[in-house]
Amino acid sequence: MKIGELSKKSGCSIQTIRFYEKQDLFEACNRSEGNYRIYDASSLRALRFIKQCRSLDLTIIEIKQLLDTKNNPDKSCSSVNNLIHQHMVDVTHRIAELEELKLTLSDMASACTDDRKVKECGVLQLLEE
Amino acid sequence: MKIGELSKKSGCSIQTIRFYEKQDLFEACNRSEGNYRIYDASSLRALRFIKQCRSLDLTIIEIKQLLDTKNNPDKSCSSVNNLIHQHMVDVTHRIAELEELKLTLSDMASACTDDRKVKECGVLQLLEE
DNA sequence: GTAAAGTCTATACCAAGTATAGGGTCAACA
DNA sequence: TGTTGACCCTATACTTGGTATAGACTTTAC
Repeated sequence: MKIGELSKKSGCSIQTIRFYEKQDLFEACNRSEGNYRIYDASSLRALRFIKQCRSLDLTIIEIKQLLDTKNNPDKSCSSVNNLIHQHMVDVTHRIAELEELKLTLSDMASACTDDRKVKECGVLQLLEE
Repeated sequence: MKIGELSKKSGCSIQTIRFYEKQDLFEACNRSEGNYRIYDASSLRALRFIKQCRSLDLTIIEIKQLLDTKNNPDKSCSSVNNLIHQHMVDVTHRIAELEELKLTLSDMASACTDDRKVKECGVLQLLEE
């Protein structure tokens, strides 16, 4: 199949697929006579794996490490488990930060609920502090 | 004061101050004979305002809009209130996304708690799906 | 006088794509 | 046969909010 079909089947845009290839995340495939990229079912599987990882917010570098690990089936998988664990810690931390931000924004919002003039705006006054 | 002192007092790096100036977020200031930037107390206030806004994750464009609004003290402040409100909605939404991601990561982590071989790794198996 | 610290501009880099320009390929249709 | 339209190609620039560097100039301290 050509890149347009792979794009539709995978849900990745055409540019993204080419981008992954350039980043050495996605193996360069065969080309047709007219220099079109030609993919098969294994390309689709590989791309779905990448997409799954990206949906977990793994970086491209981390995905490369995962792919590298996958190529050593007899090694220990602890690096994989550590990666996921560390991501959970990071996400938890980020959620806490955002919860705090939400509180601040909420306080801010309640400083000026009605429609005033700019010079009397409670929000702007808080921002000046 | 020169940029180094402003940097220390504001907590913004020297590069960041120059970056804000280039983005027209922070007014270009007077220069000394040797072409050094010379700031005063009002520069510090302005910079702190920007920093406060950035700590709320407002974008540079949004901060520009706020600054523009501040220059019209007799206009309505509703755009300010809307901005803060919309940010709260966005942050709430982002938190929900991250909570879901955390759940997924948690499920994933529990698929392989012990130290196995790569080919038996529960995490990698889940990622293949 | 000189060395160190501070400042200047311009430029490149980061992540993970997205968008565009300018061109080539391929199939169908008149 | 010519041409239209859909699809594909590469290369490059752009996004965000800074950070980092090179190479040069200014100021300060001794």
